[in-house]
Amino acid sequence: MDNQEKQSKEQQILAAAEQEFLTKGYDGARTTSIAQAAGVTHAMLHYYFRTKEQLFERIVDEKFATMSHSMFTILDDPSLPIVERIKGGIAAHFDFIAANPLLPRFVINEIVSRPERYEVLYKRAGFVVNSVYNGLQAEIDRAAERGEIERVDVKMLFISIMSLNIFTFVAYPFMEPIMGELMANREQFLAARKAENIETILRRIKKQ
Amino acid sequence: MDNQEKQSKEQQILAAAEQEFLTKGYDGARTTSIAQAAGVTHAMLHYYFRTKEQLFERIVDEKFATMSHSMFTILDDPSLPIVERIKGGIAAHFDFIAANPLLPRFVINEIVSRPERYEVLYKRAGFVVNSVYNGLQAEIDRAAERGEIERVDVKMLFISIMSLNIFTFVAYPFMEPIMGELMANREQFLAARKAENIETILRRIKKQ
DNA sequence: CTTTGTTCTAACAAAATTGTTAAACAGTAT
DNA sequence: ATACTGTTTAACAATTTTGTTAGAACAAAG
Repeated sequence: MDNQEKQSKEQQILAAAEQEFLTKGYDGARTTSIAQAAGVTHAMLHYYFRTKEQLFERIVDEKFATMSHSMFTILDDPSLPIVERIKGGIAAHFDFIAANPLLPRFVINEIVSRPERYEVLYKRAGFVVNSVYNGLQAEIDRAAERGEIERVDVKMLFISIMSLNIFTFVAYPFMEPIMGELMANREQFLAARKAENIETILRRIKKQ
Repeated sequence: MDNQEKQSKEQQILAAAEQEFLTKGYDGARTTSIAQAAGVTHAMLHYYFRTKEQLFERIVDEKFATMSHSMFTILDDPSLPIVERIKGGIAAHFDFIAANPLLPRFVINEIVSRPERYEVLYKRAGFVVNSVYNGLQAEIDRAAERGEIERVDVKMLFISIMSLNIFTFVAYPFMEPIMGELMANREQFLAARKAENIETILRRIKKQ
């Protein structure tokens, strides 16, 4: 058996499936279309992954892990002073989403259309997030007492950061055609948008 | 012919279709399921709307109009001073999305999955948005020259406002389970979130 | 060269989903 | 009453999509 070839077929199918599922969602994806894009017969797809459902789960598992990882990039380097840390965290998160622009919409759509499925996953995530945020809240509170920044709710701050960073990519296809020159050059716009998001959040925590 | 009854059947189907399409999207929606939810046979659905496609278009047309309308609520009352106007605009937009929480995700998903379809619609929207924003940009520039606010790009500001307001609802099902007590009471959270969004934007334009 | 296990193909099967039609039905006007 | 109109039902048809299977082709090992 040629291990290279076998690997490659499976990988080809997975790559095609990822593209199809991320853009069209589970319902819109077609196993025949995935097989075609991967350059194999649709019987092969079933041979390797048995069902559409199982193939989908392979993608979902990876994407949920990636999404969850992306949220922790907001925490960034704990050794830096708080303002620098937040600044770096926003930038890191922005870059992460820029590298995975289809991810948030996919994850959100999944959770909306089949919430039951992810309940277990979520119970755990809740605990982790809570403990991590408690630590950061304490750090922010100390900085606020020293008068370095405004006292803010760290969860609210995180929602704002995620809103600003994620929405840029989720709504990109929606806004690009109506925003004219501002979004004409994607690279340029994303750089400007990243700076704008950082500025917006830093002003939010700035002591006045 | 009983006009009341006829109206009501059509309305029942439309209402059920709206619910189904907004939550599941075109691909996930089933005509039989819509018919069942509306309390009619699926043949009736075809009698009134011929095809799934045509029924969907009825919903899409209305929803796109609503979405476009929602974006103009950000402009709010032109007679107010600029800061008050922006404040009111954010609040109005937030309330609008709160009343139509499924709208943005639906519209964005549609545009991502079938961009060709909305190209024409968009050419026009681009012009309108551009001229409206130019007017507001001039007003902001004047206020900045008077030293009332910071000079900002109005399109960037709009993207930030939409990000903060819309993401709250798009990602609600995603964040609710991991945010603990903060989001335990929906009403309370939304009120806090609205205030937070306004505060964030006002600080962004505040002269320092 | 035969055996063995895996990969692959082509044809088929099953199910789900959308769409159609003929006929029954109800109300209204002639 | 009769003919006419739009509405409704039930059964059916067509298509799409997913999933299965028998066996061919192939590579590796004895």
